[in-house]
Amino acid sequence: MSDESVNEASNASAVGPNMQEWPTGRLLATASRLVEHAWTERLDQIGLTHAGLVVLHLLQESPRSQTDLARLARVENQTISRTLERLQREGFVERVSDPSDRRRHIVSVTPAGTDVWNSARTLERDMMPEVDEPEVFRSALLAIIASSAAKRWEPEA
Amino acid sequence: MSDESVNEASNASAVGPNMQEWPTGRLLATASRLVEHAWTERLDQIGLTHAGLVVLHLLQESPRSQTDLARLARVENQTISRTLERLQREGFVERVSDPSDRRRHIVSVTPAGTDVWNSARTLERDMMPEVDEPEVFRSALLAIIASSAAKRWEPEA
DNA sequence: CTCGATTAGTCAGCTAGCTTACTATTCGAC
DNA sequence: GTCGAATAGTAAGCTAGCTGACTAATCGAG
Repeated sequence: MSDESVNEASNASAVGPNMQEWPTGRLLATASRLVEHAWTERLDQIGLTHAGLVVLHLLQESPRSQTDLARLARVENQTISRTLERLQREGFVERVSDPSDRRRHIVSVTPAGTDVWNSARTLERDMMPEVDEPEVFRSALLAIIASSAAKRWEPEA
Repeated sequence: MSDESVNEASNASAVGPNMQEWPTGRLLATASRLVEHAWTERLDQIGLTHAGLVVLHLLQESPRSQTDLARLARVENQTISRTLERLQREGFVERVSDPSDRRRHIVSVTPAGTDVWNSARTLERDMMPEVDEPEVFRSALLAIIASSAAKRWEPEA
């Protein structure tokens, strides 16, 4: 009984409910995109992006090289490169080349970067909708990450 | 110089395990990206992308206008526009303008599009890692989508 | 010392989201 | 009939992932 209709009779019921039959991976992608979209609105009020937020978090602990940042954030080198370019342009991080290895750039957070991080750090939690069994949900996400990331980031376990 | 460190204080524990403390939203984004990455490898062997796969799925039922496709896929109009451009270039869909409303383009799947969909439809399920309580996990995702999408797609409930 | 392999980072080019701004068509009020 | 509002779609320009190809610096084997 699929009352999913064609062009002229496009009814309201055609919109929502079918999503319950979507494959899990597609739900995952959709949920992720929508959540990101929600805090993007907040973040760019303070000059940040989602990708930059992750980097600022990682730099709170200590300065790091770009390769380290990429590995910790689970993205590729080139992606970090551009994210840092933006953060630097905004004055949130500094890059200086490592005197002991001139291939490396040591990235550190600036005072302005620390300020903006302090404004943003709670957002990341506040903007996340609540779910019924948060621990089960988080475990599932961690399991997915572990199994999917195995081929790319395993070597440093 | 064997250490991976910048200022010799960065310990090994800084690498992997810390992810367990990541905010849930960031885990969601990371998991989503990694899963997408996994099947991207498979999909482009048959000339498809993740975005195209969703569209082909939606078109299996019946031809639709671009605005309908965008709404059903939970993306904006412009995004669908380019996705369709690619699918058309590959010969997987056709666009004809609606004779009864020449602003509209009716999008329909071609035989080649149906073929490629049949090759790909199982991938979407097979590539998804298993989780402990799939039903809880799916419910959580649906809840997140519902709450996040409210402002953008609610009007047609 | 030299030369090849490895490592850090960048550049170009692709898809996929998004926003803002635009054209073309249709509809509706007058 | 005309003119303004609403709708369908496109275009440009942004961030963010990715791959593949490149430079520069370091390491290491001979």
